[in-house]
Amino acid sequence: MKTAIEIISKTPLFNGLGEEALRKVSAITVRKDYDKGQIIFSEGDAGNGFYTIVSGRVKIFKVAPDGKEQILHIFGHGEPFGEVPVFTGRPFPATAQAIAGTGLLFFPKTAFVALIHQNPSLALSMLGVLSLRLREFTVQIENLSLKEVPGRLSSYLLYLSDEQENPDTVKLAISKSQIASLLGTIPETLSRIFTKMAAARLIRVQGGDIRLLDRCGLEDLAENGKLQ
Amino acid sequence: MKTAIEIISKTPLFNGLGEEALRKVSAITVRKDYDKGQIIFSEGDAGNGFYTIVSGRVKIFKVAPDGKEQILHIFGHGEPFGEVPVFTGRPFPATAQAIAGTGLLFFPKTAFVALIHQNPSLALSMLGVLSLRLREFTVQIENLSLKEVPGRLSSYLLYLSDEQENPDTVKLAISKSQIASLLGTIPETLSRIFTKMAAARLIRVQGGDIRLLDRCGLEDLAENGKLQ
DNA sequence: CGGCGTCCTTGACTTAAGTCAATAAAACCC
DNA sequence: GGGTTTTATTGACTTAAGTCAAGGACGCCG
Repeated sequence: MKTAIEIISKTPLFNGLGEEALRKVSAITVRKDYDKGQIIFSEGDAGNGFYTIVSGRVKIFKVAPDGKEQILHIFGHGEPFGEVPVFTGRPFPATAQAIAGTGLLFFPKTAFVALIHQNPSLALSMLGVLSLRLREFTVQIENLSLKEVPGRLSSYLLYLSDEQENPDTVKLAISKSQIASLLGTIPETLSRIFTKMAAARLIRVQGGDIRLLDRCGLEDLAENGKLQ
Repeated sequence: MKTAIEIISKTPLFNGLGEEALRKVSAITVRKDYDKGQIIFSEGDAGNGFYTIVSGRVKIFKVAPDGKEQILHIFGHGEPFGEVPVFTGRPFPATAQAIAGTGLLFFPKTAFVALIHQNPSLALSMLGVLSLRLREFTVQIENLSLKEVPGRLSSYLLYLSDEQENPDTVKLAISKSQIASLLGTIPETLSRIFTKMAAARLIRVQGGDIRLLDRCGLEDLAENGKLQ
């Protein structure tokens, strides 16, 4: 297992910190490990620190009383999460669950806030992280409110294509029911939309591999939000 | 018109700053005024600073190609907005429009970032503001994805009741079509839901005044997301 | 290799909410 | 105050997406 300082120095949040600052940051961290399926924190819990992901994968989600889930984020290597309670003093607004065996670094609130006082560029990094996340949320709200499911799926596929730097094939890293929950729908509907989009020669579905047959068509659908 | 320092000293974002720091902050501000309906910035514009509201009211929203709007926030006195480009270097993710005659203070990016370097507690304040906004967005996503329109309207009315500190009557400060856009629906649907909720003896609608007849019923509806 | 469980798909049906259109009610403005 | 514009309501209809239920594919483990 790598040391905390090795991990931190490769985490975007701590880019631009000097050797000395990195040492101080790593000194306050606590390593925590979770099995697949384990809950890291629940909506409503008080938070006394935040986390960054060393390995594995974490989903952040809300649940309706009827059990339907809405995924807010899926985070992977290097990404921080659970910061809201650190800066608001209010409880976690959502639940975090490991969706694979996961290693985390935990940053206790008081120690981290003290570091910010000594090191304003750490604050600016964190402001950047939170601002970017606000930006992502505006996109998610736009998708939920202004686009139908085919439009949301198109955006998601194009986003994956960008992320995976592959213009014509994307691999779905999470199960289709998790994708449904991320897109604000249910597995049955998502399955039907995959079929429809394949029939419209926009994509070809082979299990978890999706070929993007008509990027322009997908972009159009993602933009306009409606099929046809 | 009040001086910038008077205004700033009453803005929550700058609470906890000393006399000296307040003077420095106020020194970098620029006063800007907008007429009702005027666009302050548009989605995609580069931002070189953020704003706080001195007087009036601003809506932040996204528009679909077909013209449907989704309101993300409605901000009033003392509230900051437009921070995302300051900390990410990316363009505005949404559009801001004055929905009344509005006076703003503008904080240029570079000067503000310099102030943060001198004054880490300003950074912590800003982190608090952004974190709170993330929290609000998770609620909005939950509402859009997991609740039907009656549930969203109930939450909204209860939220207004809290804000106005009046347990049995709320005043709608914005038009019903703006509320529709805030709740992710259209005026026709909202109008029907008002009628249904009145028929279910949950509320009584008298123009822009809503009497909350059955708080428990409303809470239940807001919680469960479904009528009946 | 075979059986079990999870995930995915498909079909028939229901329903919440959107569309289009017409009217009613407010707000606005000389 | 009357006429104009915006905003709100109501009705008839359409549609996207959810529900319920059944069957199929796939991977996993003994």
